[in-house]
Amino acid sequence: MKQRITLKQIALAFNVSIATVSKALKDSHEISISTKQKIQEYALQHNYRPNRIALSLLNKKTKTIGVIMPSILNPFFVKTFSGIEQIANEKGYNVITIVSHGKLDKEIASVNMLENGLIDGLLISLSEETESKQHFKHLEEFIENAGPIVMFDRISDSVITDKVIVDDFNCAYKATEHLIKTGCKHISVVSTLKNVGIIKLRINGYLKALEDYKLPVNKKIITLIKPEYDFETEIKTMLDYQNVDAIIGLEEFSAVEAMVIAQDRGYTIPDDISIISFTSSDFFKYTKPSITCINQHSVFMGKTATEILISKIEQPQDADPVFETRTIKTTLIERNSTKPLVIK
Amino acid sequence: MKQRITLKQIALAFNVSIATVSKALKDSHEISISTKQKIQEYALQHNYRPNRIALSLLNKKTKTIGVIMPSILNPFFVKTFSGIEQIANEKGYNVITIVSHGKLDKEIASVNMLENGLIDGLLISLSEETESKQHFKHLEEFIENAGPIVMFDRISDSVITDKVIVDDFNCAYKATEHLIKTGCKHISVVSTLKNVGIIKLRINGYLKALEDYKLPVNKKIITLIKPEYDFETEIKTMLDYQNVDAIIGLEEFSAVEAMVIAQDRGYTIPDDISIISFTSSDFFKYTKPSITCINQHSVFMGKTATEILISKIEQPQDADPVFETRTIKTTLIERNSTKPLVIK
DNA sequence: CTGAAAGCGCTTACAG
DNA sequence: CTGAAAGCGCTTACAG
Repeated sequence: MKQRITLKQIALAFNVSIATVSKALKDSHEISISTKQKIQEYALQHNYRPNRIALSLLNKKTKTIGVIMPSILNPFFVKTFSGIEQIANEKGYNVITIVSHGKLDKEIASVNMLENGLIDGLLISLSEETESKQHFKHLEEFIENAGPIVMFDRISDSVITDKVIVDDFNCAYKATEHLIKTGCKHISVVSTLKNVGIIKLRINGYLKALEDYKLPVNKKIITLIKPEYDFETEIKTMLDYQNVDAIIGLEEFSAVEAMVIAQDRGYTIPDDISIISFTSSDFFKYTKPSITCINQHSVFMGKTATEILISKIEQPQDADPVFETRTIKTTLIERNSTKPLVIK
Repeated sequence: MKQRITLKQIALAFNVSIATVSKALKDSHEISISTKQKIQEYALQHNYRPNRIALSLLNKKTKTIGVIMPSILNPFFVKTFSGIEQIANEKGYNVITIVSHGKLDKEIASVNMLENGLIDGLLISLSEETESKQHFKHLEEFIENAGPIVMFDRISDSVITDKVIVDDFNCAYKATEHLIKTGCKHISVVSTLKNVGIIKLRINGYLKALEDYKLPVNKKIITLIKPEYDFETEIKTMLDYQNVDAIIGLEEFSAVEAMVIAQDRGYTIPDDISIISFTSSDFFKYTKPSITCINQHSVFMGKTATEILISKIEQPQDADPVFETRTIKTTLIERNSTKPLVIK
């Protein structure tokens, strides 16, 4: 690999100053047409490209945003990322992605590492540990020193910034209500996440629906399974010892695994047990039966978060900081893992 | 947001030179302990972080790599990306990701855009259009001007650089052989991709297996469906007018869609029709029946490609360029969409 | 032990 | 019409 050509080299080639070359390549009216012509031609021939790093240093803008997510092997984050990438690209921004793997220290290290002029702003969805330990200093420092942050999905109310969320309370409510209206009375909630705000909201929505429809709460079928426990054992135990006629899976994995376990134990879906899943993937139309789900429109969430971030980056420095929290609507997609509506 | 603190400001605060501050923060033995102490403390308090852009300009290394892929909404690329991110992070590199959406012009624009000092090297999986039009000038230019490239999965033999691939010929051969040994004779191949090297290799592997086992080739059941055609119609037509007792899906979507369509038409899987899919996702264990597949170990592919790229980036400039092509082994995972082995 | 200088690649206000 | 100078934030070889 030979070195990239620079203004200096072009200047040398024509025995003019670097400033002249710079202006010529910008087609400045200050420079004579003949000079511009020969310089431009030479630059083209030699594949000149302005060094972006030098420009970043000059402008104090890198036209790059950062994205920190707990995982990338999860359809929700993949789709959100896809939305982020689309908008960033449209607006001429590059995207640097870091996965926190649910770990606070990884998240802190990543945020700190990006706090050095590399990016103009940050999109972040908090790691589980960050939420459970309620540690946000790294984020506040970033906002203080480096640039705007937009939080998406896994957010914290303690951090004052822009946020994009799903209406978790309401969509859990709707899912529960749907099951109730199809005749279910013993509705279980299953998740592999626990100390995460969105999970709490979903459970609250579920509880509210039970309350509104005057159904009793059975805490033993609210099954939040810690990573160190065996998912299959927990679900089997619940199915064997509790009365369950519906399961709401709070993420893809929980729903489909629970369904398979129930089927293995001889339950018919949806007649014996109905299933609803939160999801961002289209895959659930291919299971047998296909699974009814709450679609979170995660591509749109990614797009929205990125639009907000870039508008914050590009707004004048002295603008009043006004923060907003945008809520993305969800859709219930009825498929074959739930029974037809009976009430109303 | 207040401005990040710089060496200049620290220097000002203590009335010393910028050079002194720089050395003090590096704990240089040239600087007196007392000076170092006060400067280090001040820097810590004020959250000083060396500006990475300035360092990049100085060192001509950005510690950032680029990744260009045709898609991110595809389990294969998601998993590969996950492997890339892991290794890059371990080695202290950032990752900038761009999706080409299968378009040559998007790919060219992306490569050009990254050819300006922003990244130290590039990982790329070619877009469909790049392969079909056999246009590689942008890649050669990048290598010439900007840094090393490692191609993965969708590669081209015309570009002289490092490559990481799946043994597509052999694994298609193995899949076909497996079907033959379970008693299938009319084996169809279905794909939504066409002018892509890996697809051609897979088809060649398939044809070789038919030849070796002395089975006739029926070109009408090699179904490569262009995006402008309707997948469902094409599959239905094939099932209705051709004799088919097995389907090899060359990507996730093709396999699962074909299976669902066959089931809807009353075929039993695997008794009437067996299914094997190429895949990178675990999802196929949840379909009914679960789908036998060729696992491409894509996380490993991503890791391998990144290791090669970083070693190329970090090797001395004057090292002899030796290029390698690494082949990732695949595994056949038997599930319930294929019959038990009958021969041998 | 400390600092001035040159330089990474660029831009722009200013002088000539 | 062209160029010298200053500067973005940093490092390092060299001088004092």
